Amino acid sequence: MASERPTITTVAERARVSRQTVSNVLNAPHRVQPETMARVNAAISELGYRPHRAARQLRTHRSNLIAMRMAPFSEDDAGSVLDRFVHAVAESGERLGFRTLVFTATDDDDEIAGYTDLLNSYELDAFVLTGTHHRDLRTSWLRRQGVPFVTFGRPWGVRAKHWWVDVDGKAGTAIATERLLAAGHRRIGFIGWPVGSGVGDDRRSGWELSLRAAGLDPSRLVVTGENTVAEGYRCAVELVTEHGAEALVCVSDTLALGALAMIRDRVSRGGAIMPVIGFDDSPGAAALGLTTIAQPLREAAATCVRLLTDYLDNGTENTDKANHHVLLAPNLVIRSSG
Amino acid sequence: MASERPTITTVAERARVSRQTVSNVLNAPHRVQPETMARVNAAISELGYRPHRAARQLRTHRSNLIAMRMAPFSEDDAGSVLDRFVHAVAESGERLGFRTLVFTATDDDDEIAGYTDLLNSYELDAFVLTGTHHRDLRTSWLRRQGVPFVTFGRPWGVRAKHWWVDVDGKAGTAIATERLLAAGHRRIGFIGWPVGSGVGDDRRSGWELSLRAAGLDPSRLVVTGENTVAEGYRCAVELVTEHGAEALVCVSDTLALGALAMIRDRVSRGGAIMPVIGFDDSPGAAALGLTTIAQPLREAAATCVRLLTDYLDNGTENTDKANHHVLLAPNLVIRSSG
DNA sequence: CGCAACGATTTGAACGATCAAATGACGAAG
DNA sequence: CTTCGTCATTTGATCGTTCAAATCGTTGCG
Repeated sequence: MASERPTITTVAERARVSRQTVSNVLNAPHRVQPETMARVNAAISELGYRPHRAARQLRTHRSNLIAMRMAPFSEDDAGSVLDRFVHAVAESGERLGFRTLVFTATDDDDEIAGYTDLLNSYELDAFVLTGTHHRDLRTSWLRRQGVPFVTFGRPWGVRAKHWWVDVDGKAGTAIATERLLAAGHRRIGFIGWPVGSGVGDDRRSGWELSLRAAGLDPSRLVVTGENTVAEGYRCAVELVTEHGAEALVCVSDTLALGALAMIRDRVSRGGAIMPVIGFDDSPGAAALGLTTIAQPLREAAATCVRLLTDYLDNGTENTDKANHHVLLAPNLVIRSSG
Repeated sequence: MASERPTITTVAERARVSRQTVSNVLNAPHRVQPETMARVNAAISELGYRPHRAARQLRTHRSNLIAMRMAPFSEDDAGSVLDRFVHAVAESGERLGFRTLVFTATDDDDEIAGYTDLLNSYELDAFVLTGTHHRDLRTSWLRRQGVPFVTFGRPWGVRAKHWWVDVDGKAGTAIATERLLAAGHRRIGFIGWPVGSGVGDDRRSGWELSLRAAGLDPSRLVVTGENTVAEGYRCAVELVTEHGAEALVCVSDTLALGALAMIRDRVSRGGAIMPVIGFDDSPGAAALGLTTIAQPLREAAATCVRLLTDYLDNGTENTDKANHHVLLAPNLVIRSSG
């Protein structure tokens, strides 16, 4: 029933040319004459020919595959952001002829072991890394091996030696803070993560700078906690009752949801309504009407893929540094909470 | 510095055997003598040899790749369940030597176009499908092409012709309902989706049967709405104020979160506390303390992968039907809401 | 007219593995 | 002692593609 899969030779015979000419039509069109090309293209579509990636890969050592580690199962919302990011990378990759392969790992060492296998066995073209952190073993290993990669997230701590795309957390919290300032609030509190995480510190600085720019003193208006809803509740209590905060900006939606719960409890006991703004636009935020700062994930993914193709086509030479460190602006999603 | 990538021939020379013997060590160990095998294995590990998948694939027509479509971006929590499922499939696949490739599509037709490319160009071994629905074009297309696949989700409507794994939604809502019955509640309401969706109807039936089994009348205790938080709120109002419900089981976490918000508002106005149970164990549920029915995603994924390897190894013949339709039991995650 | 240069196309070899068939060694059976 | 079968191993061919070099036909120019 289903005839044999057409190969480049089948197409060549049908178009009355040689294998190589068909190959040229596909890979070096400028070398073939228009009329020949037309004949070949006709044969290709009549037969429904698609080049066989494995055969091509065997010769060229390019797989047209990029790989990403999927974030481990986690209770918090951050996982969902990364999952959406994987989706976006797959989508952008397809547009440029790449497929996306996902793999799992429990920690950095495990992830590096995964790279080894993927590189040796599958000849992956490139990697997209997420969740960069201080002293990241992965990036230094990949650099040493000369493997093309881009990170979604800046290299925290050391100076940027590799290509990256990130979202400007500082700008995000600044926008949020300014919205609250514009609404007339003065004592705007910040619920953050413990000092020392690159992302957390960055996000906090946006809030802090905005307050200072407005001539306000941020000290005593920041409380930190681990990334759980319960901690968010606790931090909110502390900020509101002890330090008199009258609006809240949070480093994450998880903490913000805790804060929101605290405010709503308080309202139900006759307290004043108080705005709360989160960060990440997680599903939970949408569900509960939390105003939050959304990362432009599709754009981030598209940029990552663009950088990778640049890298693969031109190598690391002859590059214009500025274009390989991309900081994207987040945007505020306004819902009922603020 | 980095020496050439070792090939099967390099290994063969080092172990003083032929290519084919090395190949046999890897693919048909019973054919080689223990001492030869030891020598070959030593050479393999000394050189760090890994077989080249593309070369192998060119000969065998097996890619050791499975593909899954990623669910489109969506605001609701269902997306997050499927993303976690992708993760789990990748994880189980790795254990059996498969890598997982993800792709995107906007609808069934688009997804089928994706299959064509993946099959022709990449020679994918198999597919995992999610989100089965009535009149699913994808499954019939794949069957017609003779492509191995497994669905996560039963074939709704028509009789099961293909292999599937699913979670027993009916059992899930039954457990939830029985828990509420055991706590002494009688008027247990159900917030569902409009009739006609396989999943929704199935989940509803669990609640309904449990009520009947307890000698209670479920009529007038079910209200349906689209899958949004606002609708959940509305349905809860209707069930509680108009039909006197005193506990709620919901078809999804999204609806349950709306119901939970309604109950909490009510409590703050002096109303009675009332249990609410959701479905899916989404991140939002964890964040807000919603008791919910969790799907055993890792187990479901592992089963899908197992079925696929069965299929690939033994074909569709000589099969014992019962084992190829797997219904897994969900479990209740108890949190503060019920 | 002869020869170099060029463009379009074809031919031979190679990528790294597996399959199918051939070879060699060894014992058992006739 | 020959023959045959079996087991372990080797050799030759092949998968579908691209690279590198060869071929063929035109054109340009001294």
